[in-house]
Amino acid sequence: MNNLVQIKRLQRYRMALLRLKNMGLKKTFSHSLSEETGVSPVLIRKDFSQFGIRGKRRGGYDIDSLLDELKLLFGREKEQNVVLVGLGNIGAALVKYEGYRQSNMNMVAVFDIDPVKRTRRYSVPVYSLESLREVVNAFDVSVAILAVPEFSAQETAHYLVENGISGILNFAPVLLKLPGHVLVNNINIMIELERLMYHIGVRTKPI
Amino acid sequence: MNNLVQIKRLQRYRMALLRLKNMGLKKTFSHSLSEETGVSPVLIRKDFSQFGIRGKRRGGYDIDSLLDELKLLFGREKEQNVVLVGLGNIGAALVKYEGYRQSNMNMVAVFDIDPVKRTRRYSVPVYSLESLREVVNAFDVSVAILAVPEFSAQETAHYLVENGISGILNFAPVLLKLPGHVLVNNINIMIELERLMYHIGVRTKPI
DNA sequence: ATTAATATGTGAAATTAGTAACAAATTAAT
DNA sequence: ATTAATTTGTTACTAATTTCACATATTAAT
Repeated sequence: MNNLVQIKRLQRYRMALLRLKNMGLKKTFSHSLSEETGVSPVLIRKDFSQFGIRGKRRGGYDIDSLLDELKLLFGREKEQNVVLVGLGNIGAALVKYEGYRQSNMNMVAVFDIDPVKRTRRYSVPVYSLESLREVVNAFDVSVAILAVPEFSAQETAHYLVENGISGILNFAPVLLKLPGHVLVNNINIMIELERLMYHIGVRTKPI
Repeated sequence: MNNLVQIKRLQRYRMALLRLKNMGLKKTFSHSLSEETGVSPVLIRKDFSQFGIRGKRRGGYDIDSLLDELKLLFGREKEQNVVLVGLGNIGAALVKYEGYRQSNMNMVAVFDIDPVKRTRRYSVPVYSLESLREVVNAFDVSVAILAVPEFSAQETAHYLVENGISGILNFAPVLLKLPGHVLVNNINIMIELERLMYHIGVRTKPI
């Protein structure tokens, strides 16, 4: 029952709860969470219920215990190391991003084939892809962010997997063909923008 | 029946078809498209069928005509102008991105409240948010990319809408509360990374 | 020409996801 | 203490999505 959509929602609850906690709140209700997440109150209760998370019949849910329960689901206790591959526009943005710690993650290295880009200095070292295996072994990395151009995405992904990566967050607009044990999560910014345009366009289409 | 998930799939078909066309292919089959997109062949045929796109009972689908049909669905003929708000890490990546044209879009301006950032020079001008309305009117902009920090996202989004924006591609990890006519599409990179971690973790969890 | 092979197209069945309705518990009010 | 109000938790129902099964068209082979 570890459903995909359900996991997505639980993530959203978790984010919303962190916000609410930040605002100083101690408890919340399915309908307040609904406001924060856009998910219907019943579905929220059902999700919680199915994951064994229980509230009080009139007191709602205690934010801290909710977050604890969700941490059990999502939080590996050990900090997880990730690597970034590709120092293009997106790659450069992601290496400068500072919020990994907040999600209990740590970016340990960046890789790029371009020697010029490797001279750049960030808070994490930049290597040639030849050093990948070494880094993967040294830091026990299993997840990589792939931010290389479309034309080299498949090949690079394959190389990552050969060197011990088993999860890829892929920014290239291609379906990566990889062994079945590898998990891929795709982010395609242009496609999201296009769809937004489409829906706007449809709505405002001349009669 | 202009369903959301269906539109998402049609977009994926379109991308795959563009790739196949680029590779010099003239026709394709539901099962080949399935390989490229990860969608089952039946579902592909059904999607096409429901949108009035028809193939030949043994000859498969003609890539060019398929793309034409999809263009009718997705392609506004007029190039669509977009603006970008926020010149942080992601914003800087998006302003440097060169592929908008390819999707028949055009980034006409960037906005940031930080005067220092406004001194940077890109291929598009950087303005203070005060100029937003002017730009929106001059370039007939209805869609904005919102790449500001979480704490100012809601407020900024509201301001965008007040000044004529009706579609937002939101990178901030909050559910924007906006009037019903406004369309929002969210991209949350950390949440995608976390989910990848979660699924990897679940799979490799000690027994 | 006939037969075999291959792909599409589609109604029915199965699966999955989400909503509605309401009982049970808890708190607040009188 | 009793009653009323509120909120969770769950079962039954409804809706949406996907797959299955197979008829139908088209091409290729003999």
